[in-house]
Amino acid sequence: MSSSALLDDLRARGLVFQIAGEDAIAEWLDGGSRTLYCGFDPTADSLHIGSLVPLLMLRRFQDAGHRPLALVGGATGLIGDPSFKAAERQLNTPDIVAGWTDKLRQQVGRFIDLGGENPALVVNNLDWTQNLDVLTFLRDIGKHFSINAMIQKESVKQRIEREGSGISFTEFTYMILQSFDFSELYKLYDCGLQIGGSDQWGNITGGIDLTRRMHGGHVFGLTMPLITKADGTKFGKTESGTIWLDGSKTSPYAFYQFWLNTSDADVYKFLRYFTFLSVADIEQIEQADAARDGRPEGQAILAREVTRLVHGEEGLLAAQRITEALFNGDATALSADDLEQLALDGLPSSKLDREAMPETLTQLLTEAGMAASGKQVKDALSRGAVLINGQPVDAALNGDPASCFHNNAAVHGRFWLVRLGKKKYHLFTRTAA
RNA sequence: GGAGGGGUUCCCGAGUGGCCAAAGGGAUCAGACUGUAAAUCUGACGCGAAAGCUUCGGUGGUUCGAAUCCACCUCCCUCCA
Repeated sequence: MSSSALLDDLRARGLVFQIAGEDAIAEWLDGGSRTLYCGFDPTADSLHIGSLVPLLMLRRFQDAGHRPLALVGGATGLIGDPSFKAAERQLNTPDIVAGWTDKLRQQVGRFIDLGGENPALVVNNLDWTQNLDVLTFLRDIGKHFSINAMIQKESVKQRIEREGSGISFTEFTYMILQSFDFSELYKLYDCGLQIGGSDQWGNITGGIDLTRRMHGGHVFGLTMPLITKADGTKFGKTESGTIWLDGSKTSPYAFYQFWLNTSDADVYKFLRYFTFLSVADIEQIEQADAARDGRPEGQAILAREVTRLVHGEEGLLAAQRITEALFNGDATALSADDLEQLALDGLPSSKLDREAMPETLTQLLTEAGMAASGKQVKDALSRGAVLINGQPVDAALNGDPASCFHNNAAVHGRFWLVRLGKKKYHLFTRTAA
């Protein structure tokens, strides 16, 4: 793919929010295999889907023949990025951040090709930051930054201006650290482009300025739009919390379901953002869906593509197996092996000891994680929204869970598939007793 | 160090002695309608099956009774030094 084609494609996908050095970037990219980077700070032990767009962006550049560097912020993660954050953040201990950095290092490496002709690299900014002494930092780097300019940055403005908030020197310095990353990567790897979310604009332009001042280099910046949903609620969160990329934190099944539940108003946009399907193909899907009566196909395609990207073919199959069984078939008709497989595939499940049952059904289901509180279960019960093996549970039986989980009612004598509401399932398996 | 302002249930934000488990909005959950979509409508929304129990930065105090008053402590913000 030629570079102008790459840029055109990115624009067509809506992935380009702002470009620093716009008039020269196409020419620069056309000049050969270029090096670019994107940073990921360790703020948890896994990235979440908010980082997916930049990760895939690195891949898009790599596929076009360029060399991506994925930077894990072993150093910046110790400081905390204040950009557009409402409040000062709690610092994590160095050993925790180091542990998270290792995890991200592995995770990030899966989305880019670390081998091949233009192998990607994972770098850690702690490598060039940890031995930097304060005086050198202040004299050689800090001298290039104007406080007047820094406090003008939109990303920290509200923290500076808004009554009731504030910003520590530590967080304020974050921008300098990130800028230094860019200039170091320019020096070490001839890295000429930094990409990031639109909230990173201030940090990126800071790096561009510093690279010019320290090394006379002309480098570029590109930001991606903030991902928004048509209904205005926050992208990437559900009732059960953040959607993580780590399969042990968000199962492939839950991950798949998340995408499957995308609203019509967002699905084609997300296909452009989160998949490698061509824009033309996506438009075709959209047209076909528009012409069709009833349920569109976009969500299923989105869920399939993204789950495969993140969890591989195997994870996708597991997710589809569960989805198929729960939503498109009669789950109680499944064989014992199938049910066991579903639990292995990531369907929420737990053991049920009929000898040691809690006093109420609400307790039992809350403990199993099906609801946040007994009140919610009670509400669902009263509306007939709790089904055990397909049979609605009478709210009056709340005090008698043993009769709800009757051996006779168990599938294959030992399985109870509980459904709460339209979408939440949990498989209980009788303890071998 | 001085002066002033503030810390309310997930978030924003009312509440300034009883009528407060605490307005309103958002988020979230459940139901109806649908397509595991959106919009809309309904119900729930501190915990508990219930009796009841625990909340309004912390600790003590005043009072029959405090989120509301007093003292001290703590954290945050603004201005001054």
